[in-house]
Amino acid sequence: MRVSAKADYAVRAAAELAAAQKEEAPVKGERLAEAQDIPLQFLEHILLELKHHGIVRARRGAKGGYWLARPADEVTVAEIVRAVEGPIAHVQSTPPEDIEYRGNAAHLQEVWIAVRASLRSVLEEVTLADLVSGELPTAVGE
Amino acid sequence: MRVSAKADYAVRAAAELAAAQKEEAPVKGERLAEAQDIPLQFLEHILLELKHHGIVRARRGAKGGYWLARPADEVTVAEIVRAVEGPIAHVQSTPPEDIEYRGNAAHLQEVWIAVRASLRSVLEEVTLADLVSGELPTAVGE
DNA sequence: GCACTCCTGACCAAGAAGGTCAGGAAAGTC
DNA sequence: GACTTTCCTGACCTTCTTGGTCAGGAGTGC
Repeated sequence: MRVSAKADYAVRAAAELAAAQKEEAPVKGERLAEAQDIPLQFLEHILLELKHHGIVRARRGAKGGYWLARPADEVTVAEIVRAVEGPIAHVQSTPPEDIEYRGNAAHLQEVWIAVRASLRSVLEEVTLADLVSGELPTAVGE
Repeated sequence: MRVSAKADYAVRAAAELAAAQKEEAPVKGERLAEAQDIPLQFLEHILLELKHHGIVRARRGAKGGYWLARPADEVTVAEIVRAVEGPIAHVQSTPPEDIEYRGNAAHLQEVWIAVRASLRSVLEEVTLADLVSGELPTAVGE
């Protein structure tokens, strides 16, 4: 029920990439690390995971760096969290709909499913573009 | 962003206690463990934590056992999760309002706070009485 | 050929997760 | 008072996760 450093770092780095999207040039890992105060080598691993999940692209060498694979308003925070932390709101590492509850706890399944739905209602709605502009969806405001 | 076995077990055991609240006698740990298929010795540790948080009471000896410290409709799932897992939706082990975000991630704080709020909107609303009866609050339904 | 930057895997220390084990301390029973 | 029952507590254990670091390899551009 907590947000890991990795997920936090990933979203922060992605926000920087979103903001840099208008410039045509890729952003170096080192610049991302400095902008968000993240250990560089750790960040590189995170960016690699984001790349494997098709969220980020990269090029090596001089003039190399990272950039978003899609427009910032098409990438949600949920995607990024899932890329580095795995599925959201699993119970004992299995999805809540696969668990069989007995006795007086029978309805607990519905509660965990509701938990997941409520998390999604925030994370799936906020895009990187929203995050950078600060104009979060109204549903998130309350 | 996941629910631990401990939290799941704790809520399930508490649901059994809620259902047994009409009987005046305490419920033995062994009966709880069997009803919910939880390893007994592990469950005892969990029940002890719930006791320390004032959610459960216990008596030793023959005729001993556990019972809820308060009526089932005054105990929320959030309380139980917090008792065994600690604060809900912390980021890197600190509350989201204490983190300072820089640069283009400045508004990320609001997102994490919204995440916590949405979790609470489910967990704080569902009581053990709701859970046992299966009549979850309407806000949880969607 | 060289510098630059990403890519990858190995490693590592500390802590959490998910338990088990052994014994002690209250409460009730005979 | 002895005995049983049940909770109480701390120590321990194995495996996995977290949050990194280190060293080197592989593209890319000049």
